[in-house]
Amino acid sequence: MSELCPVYPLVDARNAILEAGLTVFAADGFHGATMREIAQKAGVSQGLLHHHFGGKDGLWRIVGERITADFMTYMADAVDADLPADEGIRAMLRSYLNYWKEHPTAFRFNLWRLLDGPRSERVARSEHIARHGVALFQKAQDVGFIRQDMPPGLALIFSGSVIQFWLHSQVEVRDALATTGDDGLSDEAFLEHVLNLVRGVSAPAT
Amino acid sequence: MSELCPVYPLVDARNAILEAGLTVFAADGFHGATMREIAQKAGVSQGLLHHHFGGKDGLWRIVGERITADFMTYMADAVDADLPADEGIRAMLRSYLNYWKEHPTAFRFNLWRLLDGPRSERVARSEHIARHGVALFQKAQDVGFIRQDMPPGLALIFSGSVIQFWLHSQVEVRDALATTGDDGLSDEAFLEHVLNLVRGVSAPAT
DNA sequence: CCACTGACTGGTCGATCGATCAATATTGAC
DNA sequence: GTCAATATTGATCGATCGACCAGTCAGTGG
Repeated sequence: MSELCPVYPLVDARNAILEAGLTVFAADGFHGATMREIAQKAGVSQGLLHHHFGGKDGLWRIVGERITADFMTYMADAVDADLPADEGIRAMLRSYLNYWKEHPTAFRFNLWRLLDGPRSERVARSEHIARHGVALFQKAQDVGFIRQDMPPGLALIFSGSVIQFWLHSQVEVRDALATTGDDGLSDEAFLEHVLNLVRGVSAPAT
Repeated sequence: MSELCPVYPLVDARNAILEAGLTVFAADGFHGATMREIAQKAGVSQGLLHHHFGGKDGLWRIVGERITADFMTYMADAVDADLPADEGIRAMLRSYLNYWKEHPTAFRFNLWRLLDGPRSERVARSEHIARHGVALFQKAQDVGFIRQDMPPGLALIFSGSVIQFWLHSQVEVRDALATTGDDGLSDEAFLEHVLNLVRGVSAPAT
């Protein structure tokens, strides 16, 4: 039997299904994906998907909950609350960028979740992230690290949105930069620009 | 016959199909939409869709080209090239925000286009917009209206991405703002924040 | 008047979808 | 070792999808 069931010792078929589900869902979206392809990629029969997850909707939901939880854990571990505010913000934005950079499938799945999905489930990532993130920006504002002329929540949103755009539209970014002869930007250089943006330094020239 | 064909004098069935296609595609995406629903919403038979557009792929493509062209025309008309750089940028960002605000269906279709679609067609909106937009930001930078510490193309991308996020995630924005007691933001107030962002004023407090 | 073209309809085809279920294999408790 | 519970399969169901096509009708030029 060793060559028939070598990789997944029995109950790990569940994990194989979840991973295959993430892959296929991320590639084709909810309506574009098929249970047959997921089953084939996971190396199991199609019926097993229904046995474990109840159906396509359930599988989609569990896959989503899984990547959200993983992201939460990663961010909680990555950001040290005892850091000074400026270093804290830098660490948070860098972790945010790095995580999605290292998990492009999960990133794409989340893009799908914005539009597709069985019943547009309100993704609850706002709660945790918003609370801690805004608090961090608030502290940084208090100590004068970021600009004073906007609510800290707005500064957080601004940072997150440009990083998200950076992740899914590097082509357009490169196009826009190329028209003035500027070449590509490293992730680190980009992050510095984002930080400068919310810090508000660099007064206009004379 | 007047009550059988009152609205669309013959060839205008084509327009009815395109409008219904935009509506259904925007709501359900390419794979989620069905030719039957589009045909029903347009008030024509399903066969006519194939007759005019060759198939689902063709209809999706034409719908996309249509809204892109409309957006291009709108932006070209809205931005006066003779305006001083600061007013020009303000007018461009305001037009950008207003257009998508007034065309939520087209906006959602474009979100779908990021992910879905028959074969991920490279959307060519970069070309025109990037060229004129970057030039405008370059000019504004030369006269000292926007910050000097980043390429003008990057400033343009930053502005566009936060406006896009503002358009499709007002819920998350409100959540982030609410955690510090800040209430809702008007579009105008939001635009001012974006302008301040790329202007780089408001040095940190002591 | 006829011939021709294009718009348009209704019905239908094969393919494929998600779901289901009886049958079988495997596990774990005793 | 026994046996109930669970994991898994393979086959199949009805529904629905996009595509297709024969046929009708209106308009048009000769």
